[in-house]
Amino acid sequence: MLRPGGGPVRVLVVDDEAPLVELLSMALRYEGWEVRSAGDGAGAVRRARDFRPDAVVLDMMLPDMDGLAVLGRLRCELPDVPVLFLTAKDSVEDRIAGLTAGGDDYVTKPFSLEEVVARLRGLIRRSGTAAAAVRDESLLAVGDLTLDEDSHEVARGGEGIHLTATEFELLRFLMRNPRRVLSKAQILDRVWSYDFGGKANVVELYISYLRRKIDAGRPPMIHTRRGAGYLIKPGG
Amino acid sequence: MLRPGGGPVRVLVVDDEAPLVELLSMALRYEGWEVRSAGDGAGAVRRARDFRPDAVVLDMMLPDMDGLAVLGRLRCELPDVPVLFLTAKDSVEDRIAGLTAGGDDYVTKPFSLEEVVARLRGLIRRSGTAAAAVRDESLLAVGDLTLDEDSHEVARGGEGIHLTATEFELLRFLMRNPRRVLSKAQILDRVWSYDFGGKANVVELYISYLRRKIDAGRPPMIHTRRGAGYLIKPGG
DNA sequence: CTGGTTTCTCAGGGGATTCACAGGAACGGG
DNA sequence: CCCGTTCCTGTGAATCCCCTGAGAAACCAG
Repeated sequence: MLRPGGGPVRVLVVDDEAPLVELLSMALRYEGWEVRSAGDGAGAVRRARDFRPDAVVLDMMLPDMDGLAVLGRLRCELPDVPVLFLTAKDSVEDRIAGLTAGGDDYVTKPFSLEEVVARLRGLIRRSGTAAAAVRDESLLAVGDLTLDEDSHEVARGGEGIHLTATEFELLRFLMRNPRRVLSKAQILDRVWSYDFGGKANVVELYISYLRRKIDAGRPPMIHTRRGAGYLIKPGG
Repeated sequence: MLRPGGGPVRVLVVDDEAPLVELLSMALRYEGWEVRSAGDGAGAVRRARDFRPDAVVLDMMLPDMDGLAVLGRLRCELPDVPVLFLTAKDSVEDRIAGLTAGGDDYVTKPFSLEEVVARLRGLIRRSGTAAAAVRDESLLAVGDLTLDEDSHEVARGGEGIHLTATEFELLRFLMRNPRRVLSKAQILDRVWSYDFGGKANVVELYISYLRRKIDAGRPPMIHTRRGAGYLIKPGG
């Protein structure tokens, strides 16, 4: 996960909602990346100049400038840096249209951290700038279980398995953290949107779904640590 | 995708509408090419002199000079460089028609990125200058499905299939990204014109059309990933 | 101008997905 | 061994997403 130069991947987060910046920063630092943030367009451009990030997370709704204007200024400083846009659900069609085509990407608010991290990882992998740093293939593997982040294909022992969108996200999170206990709260924070208002036992439910599809008959890979959470690990 | 000399293909984008330059630059960089831009004719000539592009994307409507004048000056600097003209729909197509005879090409605004990239690729391939750099055949193949980007011919299992323009562009985009889930937003951005204001369910509609023509009876190659997007892949 | 083709909107329907609820099973401490 | 807690999972309802037919509008060729 290191850049060619040697240091960690650098990400600049630009959003005016402080709690959101906080949330994102923590999640990205958890990935081992170096994070700086800015609360408005002017600050973003300033930060970009000296921080030289490998990727930018940019809210399209900033107090001082239009999102496109910020983007323009950023491109002056960093012509090739990939940008992940954050946007309200209903504004997608108008303003983002076209932008993602260049290789940039976007997620709509409210998003799940898992999704932001996954997209950012994809952007960086494809951008070439710090590509060598994230040259994990798009294929995750734990034991005989594999998950392809590009094709969204999952297989155990060569046999394909169909997962729904939520099941897929949950499994991806587990497989990104093999042999590590993840609490239900962590999972909820990470896989479900940050404004999810439902009951916490959806996690139990979806773990149950996953087991039925992934562990069916075979030696189980998804384990419960009572009172702590769940973890995935191969074999014994 | 590298030039004979060694570096990436170099493209100069000339247009006075900043957002459009932005859009194009991103899309072309995403192709792995090196991009410089200019906002008027004078700038274009200056840039061409020291950047020495392998191809030029030139808006015919510039503030300071007539498109033809710019073309003339460009030819002084770069006698053999191929040019892709951008022109308004209603503008005189006769004048352009003569120009394209020389090996150049044009697209009308509003265009789709998929089309611009494809034409540019064709121009460069045919120009010889950086031809070796783009020697991907013009023939795409996924399983027994083939698509020729030059002749626009599509066939499955040897049997020819007639597609409309939009269907063709959509299929080309899918086939350029085989085994990869493409979201409806990504598809819209890339295949439809940048100013398309319609609903995202045209994508569903055209996927439906494509399936009818391509998957009819045979084992399906176009797959839906509910909640994620579509992908094309051969066989199983 | 006319008829055919192509693009796109709209709306209905069907099936997949998500989630709450609740009863039962498993666990662990005393 | 008993009991409270935690976890598992069947059921069912609401919702969402996707597919497709029908037809209007735009476009094109003759």
